[in-house]
Amino acid sequence: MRDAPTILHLDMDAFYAAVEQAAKPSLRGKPVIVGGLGPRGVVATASYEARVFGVHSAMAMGQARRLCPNAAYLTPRFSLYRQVSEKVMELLGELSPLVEPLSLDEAFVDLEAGGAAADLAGARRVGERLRAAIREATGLSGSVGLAGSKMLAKIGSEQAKPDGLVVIEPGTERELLAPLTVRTLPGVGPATAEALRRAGIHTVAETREAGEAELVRLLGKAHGSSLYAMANGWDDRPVVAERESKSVSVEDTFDTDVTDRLRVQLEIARLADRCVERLRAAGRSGRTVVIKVRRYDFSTLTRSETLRGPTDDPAVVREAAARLLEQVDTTAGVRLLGVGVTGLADYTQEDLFAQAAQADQDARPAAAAPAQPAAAPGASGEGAGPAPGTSAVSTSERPPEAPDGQAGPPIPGPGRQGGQESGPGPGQPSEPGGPRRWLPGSDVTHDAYGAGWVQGSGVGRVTVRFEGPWTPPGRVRTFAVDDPELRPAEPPPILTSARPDQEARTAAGQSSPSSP
DNA sequence: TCTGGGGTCCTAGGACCC
DNA sequence: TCTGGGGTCCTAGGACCC
Repeated sequence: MRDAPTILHLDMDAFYAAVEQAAKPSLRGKPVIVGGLGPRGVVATASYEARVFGVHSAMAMGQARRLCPNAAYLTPRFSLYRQVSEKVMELLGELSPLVEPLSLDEAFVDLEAGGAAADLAGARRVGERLRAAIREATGLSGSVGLAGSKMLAKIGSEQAKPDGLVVIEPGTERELLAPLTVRTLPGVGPATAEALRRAGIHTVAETREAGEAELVRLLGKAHGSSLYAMANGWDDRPVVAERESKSVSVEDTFDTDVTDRLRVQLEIARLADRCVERLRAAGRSGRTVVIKVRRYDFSTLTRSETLRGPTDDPAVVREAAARLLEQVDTTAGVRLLGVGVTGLADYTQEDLFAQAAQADQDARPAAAAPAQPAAAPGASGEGAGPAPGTSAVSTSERPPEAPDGQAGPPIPGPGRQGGQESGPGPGQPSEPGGPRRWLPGSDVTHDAYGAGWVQGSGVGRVTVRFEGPWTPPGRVRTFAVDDPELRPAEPPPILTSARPDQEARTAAGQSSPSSP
């Protein structure tokens, strides 16, 4: 807990929806809902205009449609959000070398490490200048909290929303926290709040009065004592830049439950491949393979297997995942499958030997039955090295078509880079050469009409609105879905640095695309 | 039209080692 | 022979966050 408000928390307002509004002039000032558009989709972000109708993040899309039938429903385009996010993070980097991103739209900044002014007025100036710079560069608004700790800075930005700034003066934390609901405190979700409610604890003040011993009794050691500290405003967590990720995973929810065992096996193999692509793209390898199965009734289970050494071999991960799947009954139907890898290591050539040793070990008849390999020789220490005296030549575990899984370069993601990012859901495999799918929100270009975006499609037709970030709201036209003049396109850049007519913007006194 | 996808951290029991 | 405690690894599940 610092005695000056030198921790800054930035939270971009309704980020995905705001980016879409910046890119699509006709949507500015209107309800916009970004999320999964399939039968089991949920809301990722709702614009403030949509929140008026009661729509919020994590809500089932079907419910959102009932509440707000006239909103624009768009599929997320993460590559675009990432571009904008990188620009915002760059601006944060100008304040301090110590920036901790929490997601694409949120970050902590340690202003002390940046040597910035340490008094209230100085902090406020820094925050307001940042907000102006973000608006100038991206056209978007962000809310800022400034305080002497991460927790209070974050509470500050929440109170500042939308498009505001709150400085919490050190020394005022306890009185500020006292009347707030326990749900305000980090780490208190629905389950914890319910446990506390049953004990008659609703506010932060009541949490504090309950005492540490009682909270530990209710919630366990780590959770109880950290909650007690937070309720008192004690929070010394440092701002940490560059945290290495500890796991990589991919999962898919199917449009309808999958019961066919062969299909389940196929999907697990595809997920394993996708997981390894991501692992390799990150230059990592991993030692524990995890599968996740969510059944028809939403019950969820995981099975995991730890290899003798880290791998980034798709065949090894695929086979481990297939073995794990054998332990799971899926006959009643599966709504979600996932594959992940944990125990990450930075990939090195040496890992080749560990993998070969693993394959060698697994191929032995004696080791064939138990899925559980014996502890590695170095288990108490480094763990990942090759087994002493073990030959590093066998590749017998791998299928013949993949005699050396290391040989290939990382496999590029299939069609997930461009405008059609969400791709067809797993429930509807895209048939190559089949009818093109036009996802609402995705960018297109037409030979005659130029750049636009898909407003909707169905019954053999697709409706496109022709406009871009710097045009006035555009007109709508409808085409046949197989119109040869219509093609998918990259998202147009929305950053002002990429704007073609910078002078025109200044002359017209426009400060941003969202306030033309 | 009930409930996404990508993560982190914690707990608890059993195995195994010293 | 009986009884032991600590530490680490592995597995499974659950809460939470954005």
